[in-house]
Amino acid sequence: MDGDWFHTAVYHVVRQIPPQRVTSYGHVAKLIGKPAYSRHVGQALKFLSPDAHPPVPWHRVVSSTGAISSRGPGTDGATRQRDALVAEGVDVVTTRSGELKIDLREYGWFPAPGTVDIGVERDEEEGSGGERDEQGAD
DNA sequence: CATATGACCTTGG
DNA sequence: GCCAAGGCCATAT
Repeated sequence: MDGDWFHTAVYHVVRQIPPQRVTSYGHVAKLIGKPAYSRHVGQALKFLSPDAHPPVPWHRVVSSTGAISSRGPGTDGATRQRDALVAEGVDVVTTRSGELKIDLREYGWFPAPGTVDIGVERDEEEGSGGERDEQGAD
């Protein structure tokens, strides 16, 4: 099943997200070579449990705008994510719309595809190596 | 088989 | 900055 490696790739990438940094579903999808699978990245994260070993910092994944999806009122998912991010030292702000948002300008982690290990064999193998930090975009 | 939905993204007004 | 529309792929009904 291809879906299997998809989950593996998502977990592997999410685990590589450094502390005090956040990325977006779409970027994770891009990193694994499936830019159109942004929605499925969320599905994969929903699939795993808080007791997963090794643990996956799913809370470091937000939407491209840096906002945390509501996932419906009354759900503690968003609140839990905010709490986890704040515990990491990330500054989460609340917009007038009542949405939790993060300053991607500071905490955004968006490395170029191919510069991170997705933990699976891709059709095209890169020369491996070539790690460079992303742009500061200051 | 057709429709609706989802931890979404991008573009345009 | 926010709201609306179109696109994307898989799963559920």
